[in-house]
Amino acid sequence: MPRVKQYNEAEVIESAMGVFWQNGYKSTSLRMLSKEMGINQFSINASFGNKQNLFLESLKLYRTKLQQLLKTFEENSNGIESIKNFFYAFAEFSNQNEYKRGCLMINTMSEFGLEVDKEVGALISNYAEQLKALFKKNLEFNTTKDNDTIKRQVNYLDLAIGGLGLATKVKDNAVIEDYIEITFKNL
Amino acid sequence: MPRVKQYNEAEVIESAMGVFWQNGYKSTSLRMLSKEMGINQFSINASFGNKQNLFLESLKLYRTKLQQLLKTFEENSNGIESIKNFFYAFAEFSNQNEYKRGCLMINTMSEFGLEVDKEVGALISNYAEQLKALFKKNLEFNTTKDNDTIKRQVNYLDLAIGGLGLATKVKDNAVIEDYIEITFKNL
DNA sequence: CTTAAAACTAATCGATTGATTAGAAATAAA
DNA sequence: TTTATTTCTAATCAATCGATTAGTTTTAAG
Repeated sequence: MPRVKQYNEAEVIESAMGVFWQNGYKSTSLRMLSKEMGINQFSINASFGNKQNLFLESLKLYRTKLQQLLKTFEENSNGIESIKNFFYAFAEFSNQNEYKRGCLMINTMSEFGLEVDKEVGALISNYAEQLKALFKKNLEFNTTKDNDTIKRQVNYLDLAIGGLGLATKVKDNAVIEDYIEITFKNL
Repeated sequence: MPRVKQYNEAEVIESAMGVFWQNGYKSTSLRMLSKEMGINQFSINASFGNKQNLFLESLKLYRTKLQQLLKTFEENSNGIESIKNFFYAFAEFSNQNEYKRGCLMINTMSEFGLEVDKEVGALISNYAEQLKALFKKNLEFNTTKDNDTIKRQVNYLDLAIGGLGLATKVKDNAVIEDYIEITFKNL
């Protein structure tokens, strides 16, 4: 009986993600979203509830995209060099289409700090843990390292990827390459 | 003839800096500032013009505080270990009073990216250049390094201090220590 | 066709934003 | 004490925010 939707939710959420990625949460208004998504505010509400939930859905979509990088990382886990390859892939992803938008997850961490929304924080933490597990797995290829060294190097890489995410927003590619190369000289 | 000001501009700008440091630029309203500074919006306008200029003045004050760390760094420039000491001092400064506020300059870089206000961006860039010069000076204590290596390591440290600033907002001290220690393992 | 249900458009809600105004209060020179 | 000047309080401005509403259009089942 009902009228059918004239838009595809998977498509409009893609647009929403792009706007949040570019501008952050607070600087993105529903009117900006409405314009970029091509649907009005009522339809945003009908499909996604409110701005906070639309942001959460955008983050979920962003994560599925990053998940492809993690899949490649996981399938090609042969030690330090594999981690470095992931760093380069991550930097390239954060710079796609010549935009300087950084990483949506790291941008969000920076925007909200420890006062992040519970669900958003859980999504980011979950991703971070997954990533750290892969760091650990690849570091352990060197069997001469004790557990404490592994743990510390995982922490090092965890912060390094955060710094890289920030850097992709404001630094040029040559500097970022220097950063990645030297980061892995220390391991 | 005139009535005298009932507040000290140097004192209220200190409060303003704290609010911006805690919340960022966009999330800080003039009403929050008015409350914390203990003066009303009219007086803010009378003393500092507008919100943007108040932020710029807050950043200037923040920089004078950081300048003390740089002074110690400059006076104690004996090589890699001096850079490491600065990293620890910077982390401690960003964590002062148990707050997790990060670094106001790095927070601002993250909030605005490349679309930062001209004067704000100039202030931050100027500080970054000063810092990089000190990195360079200390790296050059090792006379076996060629110029290209120095340049790359300066870039590395430039991004590393950015990552550290972000980390002080969201990570605990133990992880930050691991990060700093490994950062200087191979320079 | 008729009709019920959902999606649409466009307007608007109260709240908050940065900024400003009008008028009262305070101060020091004359 | 008078007066010119500045600061102060409190209210309010237009703009924008996220969210919602009323009313119209579209659709497919009956």
